[in-house]
Amino acid sequence: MNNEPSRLDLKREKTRSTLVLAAKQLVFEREYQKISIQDITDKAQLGLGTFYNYFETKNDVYKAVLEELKAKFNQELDGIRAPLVDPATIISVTTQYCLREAQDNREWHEFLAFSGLKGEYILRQDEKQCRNDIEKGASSGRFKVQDVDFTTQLIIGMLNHVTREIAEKRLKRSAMAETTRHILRMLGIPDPVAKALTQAPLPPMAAPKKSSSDADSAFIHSASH
Amino acid sequence: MNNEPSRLDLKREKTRSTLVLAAKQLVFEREYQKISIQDITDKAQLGLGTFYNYFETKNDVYKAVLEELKAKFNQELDGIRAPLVDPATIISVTTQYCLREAQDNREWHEFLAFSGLKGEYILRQDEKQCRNDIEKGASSGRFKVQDVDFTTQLIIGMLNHVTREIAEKRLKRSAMAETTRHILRMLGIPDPVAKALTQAPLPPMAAPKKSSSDADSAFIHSASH
Amino acid sequence: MNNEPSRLDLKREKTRSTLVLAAKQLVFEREYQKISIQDITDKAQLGLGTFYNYFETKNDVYKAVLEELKAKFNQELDGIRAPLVDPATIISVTTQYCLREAQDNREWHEFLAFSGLKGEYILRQDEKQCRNDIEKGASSGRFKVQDVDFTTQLIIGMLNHVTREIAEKRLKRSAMAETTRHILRMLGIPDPVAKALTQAPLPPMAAPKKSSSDADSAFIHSASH
Amino acid sequence: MNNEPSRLDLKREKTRSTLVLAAKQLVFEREYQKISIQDITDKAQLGLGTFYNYFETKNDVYKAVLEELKAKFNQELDGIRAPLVDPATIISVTTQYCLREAQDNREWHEFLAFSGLKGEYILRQDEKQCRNDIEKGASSGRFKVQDVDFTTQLIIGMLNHVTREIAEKRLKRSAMAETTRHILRMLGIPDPVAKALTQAPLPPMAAPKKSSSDADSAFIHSASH
DNA sequence: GATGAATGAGTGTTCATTCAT
DNA sequence: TATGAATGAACACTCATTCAT
Repeated sequence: MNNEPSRLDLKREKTRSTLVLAAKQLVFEREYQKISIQDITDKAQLGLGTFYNYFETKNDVYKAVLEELKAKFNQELDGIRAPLVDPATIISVTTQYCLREAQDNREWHEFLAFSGLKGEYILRQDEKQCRNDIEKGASSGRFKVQDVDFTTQLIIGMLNHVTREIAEKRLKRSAMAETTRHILRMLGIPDPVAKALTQAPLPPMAAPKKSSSDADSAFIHSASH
Repeated sequence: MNNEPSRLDLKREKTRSTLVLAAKQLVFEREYQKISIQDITDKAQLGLGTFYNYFETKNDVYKAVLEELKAKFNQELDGIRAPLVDPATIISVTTQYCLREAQDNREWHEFLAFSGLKGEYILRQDEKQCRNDIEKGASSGRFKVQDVDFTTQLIIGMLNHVTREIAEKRLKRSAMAETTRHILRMLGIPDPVAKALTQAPLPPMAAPKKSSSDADSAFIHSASH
Repeated sequence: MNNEPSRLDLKREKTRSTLVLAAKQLVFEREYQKISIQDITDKAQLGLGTFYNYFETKNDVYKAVLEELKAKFNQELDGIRAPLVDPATIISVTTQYCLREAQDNREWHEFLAFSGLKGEYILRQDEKQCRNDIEKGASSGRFKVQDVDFTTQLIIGMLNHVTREIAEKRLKRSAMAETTRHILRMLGIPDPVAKALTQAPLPPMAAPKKSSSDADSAFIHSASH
Repeated sequence: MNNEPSRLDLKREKTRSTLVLAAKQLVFEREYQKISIQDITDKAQLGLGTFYNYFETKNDVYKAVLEELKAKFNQELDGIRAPLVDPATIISVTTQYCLREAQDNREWHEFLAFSGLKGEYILRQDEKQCRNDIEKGASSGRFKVQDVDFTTQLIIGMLNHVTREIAEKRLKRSAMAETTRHILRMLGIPDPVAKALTQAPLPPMAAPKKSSSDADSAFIHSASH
């Protein structure tokens, strides 16, 4: 069995992403104006029929765009996590960042509303990454965890639920910090530490691509497209 | 000359708002799933044709819903402004609140994306209210303004522009505070005071209707619909 | 029994003709663009509902317009017949004029096509007038006719049929003269006379309102709107 | 570079003309009764949607029908011109024929009224043919023309205008002959000749397809479809 | 695999007609 | 009688999806 992608697979993948890209661009260029599959294939310079060699239905391409937005979100998250070392800090920052973005990421929510897929998707941390974070803390002794997998499941369920509840305004936004604090305690972090970690400032939302100087006085994005 | 609304006018107004309400409810209930005019008139218990006695096109009813969301926003703004007395504080709080909501109000942005009207609407303070705010500060001597109308126009233009630029990520979010500070200085407030006012904490976003106790520990909305 | 039209009847008649006039004007002004009943009542400065106090259906107003066109045609016919004295000439001129107009009157045919009433209406001489023409010729001894009514029926049937056949191009246009010649013979006119009468030149088609001088050199309508 | 129509092009063309034919037949069969696109595709034995692969709007198919009527008219014109040799006669006959048909062609005018396209279309000679006619007369020395193209433009403009003015009854029908006479003089034909040519009898209107014997006595179309 | 012609369910919109006031 | 709000059948048009080439 050969798992390397063949030349053909590569071509397939390229055509597919051409279509996804075209779809994404159209949606944002046209500011959420109605978009037809013809529009997408035109933009991708492909025949109309080709679309259906790659997607079963129109929604599928939107789902793929959502995957891209999720990937972008994960990249940003990685950027934020990169300098962090302490497992508890990692958990705290990640959790709060995810909870906040799940509520506030405009691109994500607008795209969901536009595509009509609202309700089926939540912006969340990659499950494996979450497990790894806990694992690391556990093995380094920082966390007191018996069954990493089980704890991971508990946390993930909790996060999903809280995310939804806040979105529905059945929980206040302050629940984001509180949830983080509870998770840290669940992992065996003493409450005072948990509270302190939770209150530390978060990195800015929807981080710009590469703003080297985000100093107080400089409120113009250095970006120059 | 009789300006009282006749019985017929009243009936018309009632039918119209029935339709707007039906539209709004459907959009939010169905979480942005596609909605037909038939859906709306069914929900409103009216004949399909009736819709077109009140709206020229489907988008028009969405525009009406946007007006309602704007009204709701203005009510919340009024609630925030109610306790304030100092004209400079009023300007500062109002400006920052509007700028922030224009970026972050999820209901608004999602609805815009869903309706395909994105780009045509900005969430902003009522123009007359803005003028009054400046007037009051001017007559009380707190502001140094020569021509109230002209100053109002300058500020409004500035706010519209900044709102758009932040949305397009050509300005950072910190521009919101900076803009406020500049406005205050424009109105003759000394910079140190302007800076201080600008940095005062803002009331929470998308304030819940009537949560009597928003204390730190209570992160569950008391609301129970 | 009082047959005078009451004031009310007069009013009714006036409103009705306002509607017919509005309809006719709209059709010709807008060059056969689609016209709604609302358009008509707007033009007539009446409420929409009022229309249905005077006409059962939309087609009815078009039928009324056709009646007006027919009336106009009859006026023109009368103008042509006025100077004629000889019963045979009257029959000849009238028949040929009617046959020709029935084929060529553009306003009539275009309106029919527009209204969708084509096929139900033929532009023809008033039946009573036709009978009178024959009567007169008969009593003056110019015609040899036994039963005026019966002869009238025969002729009318013939004319209707010929009109339709020419329209369908199953008969040539020359059938118009031939038909006239046959009718004259039927009325007892000797063929040479019939032929001569038939060949006399006809007055111009769709006579302009008031062209005093239709001389050869003057091909511009004196009308100056 | 392959300019041959591909098999697909051929198929497209066939489907398209099926639709045009269906539309034309329906209009004339039903005597200008309202016709829906569904009616057309049903008659063409095609799916409703197919219509819109060939026409952007319903009016477009009517425009195509008008093109067919125009083609038919041009064929008839060619039939009339075929036996003619003298350039001046050709111009005279063509001009008068076109002017007359533009006023009197019932099929054309009724179809225009029905389709609501009235005012946008005039029945006229092909521009290139007109230019050729002038060219031929010029090179044979019969016409005195300096710049063929320019003269062509002048004449075409004149004809368009006169056509419209006669239709609006601002010019009398006699203007048709007069216009022809002026055109001939413009081309350098001496007036007496021009006048004579202009007065020569015209071939019959809306010529039947192939009536070999159009003799006086035969007023029944030999045609038997 | 790539293509685009064919398709018809779905939807926005029009408008003749009804009817309560 | 005059009115115009209410209505739904009808229709133009869109577009996701299928399928033969």
